[in-house]
Amino acid sequence: MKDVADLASVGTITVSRVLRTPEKVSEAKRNRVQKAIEQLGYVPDNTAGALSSNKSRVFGAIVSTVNDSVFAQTLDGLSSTLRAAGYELLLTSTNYDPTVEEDALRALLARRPDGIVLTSTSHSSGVKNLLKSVNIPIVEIWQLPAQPLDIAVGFSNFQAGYDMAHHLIGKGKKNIAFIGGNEPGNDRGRRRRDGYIAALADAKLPPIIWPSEDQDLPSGIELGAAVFEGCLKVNPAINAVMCVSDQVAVGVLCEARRRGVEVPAGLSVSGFGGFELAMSSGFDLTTIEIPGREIGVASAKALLDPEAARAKKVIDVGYTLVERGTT
Amino acid sequence: MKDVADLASVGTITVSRVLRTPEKVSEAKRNRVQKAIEQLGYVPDNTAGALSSNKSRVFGAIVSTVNDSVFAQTLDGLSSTLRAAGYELLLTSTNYDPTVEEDALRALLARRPDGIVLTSTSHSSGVKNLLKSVNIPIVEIWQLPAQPLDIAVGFSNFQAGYDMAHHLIGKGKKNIAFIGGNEPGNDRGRRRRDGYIAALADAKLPPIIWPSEDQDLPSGIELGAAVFEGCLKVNPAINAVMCVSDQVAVGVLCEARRRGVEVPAGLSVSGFGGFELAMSSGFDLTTIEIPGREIGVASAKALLDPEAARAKKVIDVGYTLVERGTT
DNA sequence: TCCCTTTTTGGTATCGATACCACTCTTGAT
DNA sequence: ATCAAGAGTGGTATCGATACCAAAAAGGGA
Repeated sequence: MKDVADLASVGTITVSRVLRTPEKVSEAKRNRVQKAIEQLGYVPDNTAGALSSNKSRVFGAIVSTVNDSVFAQTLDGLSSTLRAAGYELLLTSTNYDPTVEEDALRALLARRPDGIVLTSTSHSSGVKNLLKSVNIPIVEIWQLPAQPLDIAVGFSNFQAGYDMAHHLIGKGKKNIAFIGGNEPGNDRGRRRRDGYIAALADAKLPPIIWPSEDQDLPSGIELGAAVFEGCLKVNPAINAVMCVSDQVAVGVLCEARRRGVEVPAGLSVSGFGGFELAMSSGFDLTTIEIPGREIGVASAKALLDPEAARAKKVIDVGYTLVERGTT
Repeated sequence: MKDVADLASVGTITVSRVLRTPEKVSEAKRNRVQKAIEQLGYVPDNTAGALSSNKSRVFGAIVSTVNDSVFAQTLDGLSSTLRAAGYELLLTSTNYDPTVEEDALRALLARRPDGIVLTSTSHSSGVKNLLKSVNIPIVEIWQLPAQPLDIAVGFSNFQAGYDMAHHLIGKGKKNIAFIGGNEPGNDRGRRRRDGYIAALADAKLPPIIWPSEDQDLPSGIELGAAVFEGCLKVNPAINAVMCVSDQVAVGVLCEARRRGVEVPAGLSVSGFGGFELAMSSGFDLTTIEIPGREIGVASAKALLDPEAARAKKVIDVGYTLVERGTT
């Protein structure tokens, strides 16, 4: 930076201003400085700037997984919006292992981020203490917690589960099973299930949950395929399955086709997530679409302007029940 | 750090050593320092450390998209491996827009990363110059370039395309079409297509490419579904389609089922990528599986030990042609 | 013209860690 | 007992930017 300043015959501080607040520098000097920057191929050192100004221009994110299409959209929205504003994203994934969270957070805080995005789950007390001790915006995403730590952006899994169950009930189905949602460390599926249970209770229908907590079965598509042997065999009266995710639902649909089960006449199927496949013509799956990218964009905005976001505290981006041919 | 040093009655430098090179500090002092750290809830400031030591303990990644399941696995492998070694990952995605790359790189370099991961494509001269001027390991991933900038980790899309075409030819198919692969900014699909063309040329068969460059059609699953109207109608003799991705292949399969086309007797279908769906029992798709996570892990190792990686220059992780029921 | 306000500019201290060097204290060999 | 080698420890300068303050230049009204 000194070299640039010398070449442009200005003070170092003027160079700094050209980069951060160009409107405060006269046009003549600004041009001279910019030419010098280009000529020398100068790339400013943000680590020094961060130390000096106490602003790192970096945000941290701790997510369960990047390996999920709707989740990836959130990251994409987050990262694009932040980058447009001159910030970067420091990404860590926990792979649904809650014990990793505190370590990851500690490592993140060492980089002095200007804010943090977390997938909201129950956090350990160590995590909560760490978050309380720093004075930066914290955004919890996806599940809207009852007691947000700071700011929350997401939607209600419970309500979504309730709505979908209500939809199936409205179609005249009386024997509706809920498939999946008991993976450890992922309580979002569990909330959808709770919504389902509540809706069935309101309609005075008995809930059927499969598989039970202690059954060890594959997840995703394979779980859906296993429904016919595992769930429908025990309970042949079932005429609707509400799946915890689109992947599971697709598994059910594939197997239904193979077995010649008519959908939705013989069996209604619903999914959750807005997985690309579910939207395609081939499956025509009724599902709940989550605005994944919007969650990312809204979180980024909350990080960039925490005061405005804190006024709302909880930003509900909602979801859309998309009715298609499988129900 | 001063507070911790005072509480433990040691110099600040000893605190630093407890964190970075604990084996160089006597056990008594180390314990005292650690207790003080805990008591004060001290979280070291890495930005200061980075400035002073010229090591940021951060790696940068510029990828085309995070929104792809195999890609996400790579990021996951990368991030987990790096975090285990005490490093973090600064992530930027370009959304396949090459003009974004230089800006993103400049922003990344301002954070003084200890290394950079790029998806390998043709880079602009600005990008090349920037990369040349810094003296850190550069890892290009996925496509293995003819002229690696520094280190490359990936596999040959050309060879994979060649192998799959060869496999279809071996099944006795004579009219094999290649579907997709002409999205702008993504030349990986194009290389697979080139491999296909080479294999057909070797077998003295005419290549059929659909859609052509100037046709504007949806990508992914929808493209697969459109094959029957667009490609097979024009060219009814086609008895095998080699798809640029598993998504496209799944689209073809869904539509084939609906139309009652027999697979593979009437039409062979192959995919590419190892997308979760393709591996499930429902589709039974012949595909090329890419060890996505392994690419990430290998890249991380290359970043952490660039000397060893530079000895090899190019690390080919290979791929696996998985033959299933659709061919 | 002069004085006052506003804009533009530069000098210096500072952020919080680590590098480098110098020093003390062991330990073991002669 | 003496010395050398090595381990353990601390003081101070330093990394490269920005904050803060002061000073200079430019404009504007009387």
